Amino acid sequence: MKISSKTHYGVQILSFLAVKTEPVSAKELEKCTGVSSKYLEKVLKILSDTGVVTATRGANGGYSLSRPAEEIKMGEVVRALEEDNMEIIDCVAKSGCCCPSSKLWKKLFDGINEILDGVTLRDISEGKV
Amino acid sequence: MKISSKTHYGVQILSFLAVKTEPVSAKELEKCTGVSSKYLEKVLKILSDTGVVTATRGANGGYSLSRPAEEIKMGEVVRALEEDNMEIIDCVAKSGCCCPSSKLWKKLFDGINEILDGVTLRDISEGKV
DNA sequence: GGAAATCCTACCTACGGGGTAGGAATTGAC
DNA sequence: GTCAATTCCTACCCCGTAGGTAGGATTTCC
Repeated sequence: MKISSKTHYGVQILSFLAVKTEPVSAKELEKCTGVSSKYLEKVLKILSDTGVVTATRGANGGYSLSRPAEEIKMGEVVRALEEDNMEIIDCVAKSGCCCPSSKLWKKLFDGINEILDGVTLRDISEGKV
Repeated sequence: MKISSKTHYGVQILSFLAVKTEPVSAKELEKCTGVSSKYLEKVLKILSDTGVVTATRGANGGYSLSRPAEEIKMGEVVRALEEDNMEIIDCVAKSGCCCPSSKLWKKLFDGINEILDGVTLRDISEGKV
């Protein structure tokens, strides 16, 4: 029950991109966040694969949002960055087992996704959430 | 964003205790769960320190609920078992920093706690949740 | 062609979750 | 009072993985 720093960085980066129109390079993002550009590249690759961010290679390239910020749900972002850690607890996911607690975990993760899907990147970049 | 197996075991154990009146030993719990009694002891110690479970030492001892199951909120249980991993992301908790995403994490963890506090052990042991 | 960027692959390291082991302290039963 | 059953305490180990680094291959603009 913890947010990974990868996810944390990811959201920071996105809220930065949300106020830019031109592509921003990993090096520039390193300056604002203090996180090494090499590591940010990894985070950005995930966001790019998910389709949240568009990467432009070559000179004058960088990263920019693929969609307007109000169309980017944080659920999509967090699920991508947390990779397979947003699944219900393993026993349920894998074996379909139905231990006494499985309903609780399902309810919990449904709730988490609902919360995150109710917030857009615009909400964050405007400080609303 | 994952439930630890400690928490998972903890809830399983509790829902077992919820239908027992006499104290149940760690060895017996090992039989039902398949988890080593030594490890369960650790889990049970946490639950006992939290005041959810009462431990009785000596012969015929074991563990039993300290309160009726309907008075045990799952939030209390999960927060205890996940220890300090239920806090908002570190930067906020420690330095009181206020990065663009901090409100999101606060909203998220508030929501998680609200969900968990809305479910009692009785709900689980009766299969309602 | 060269500079500026992303992409790809590989590697390293520290930490904590998960688990084991052994014995000390407590308690009920006979 | 002794014995067996239990929890409590301390220490230790293993290992997966989050987090980060490094170096070069590839793409693109000027």
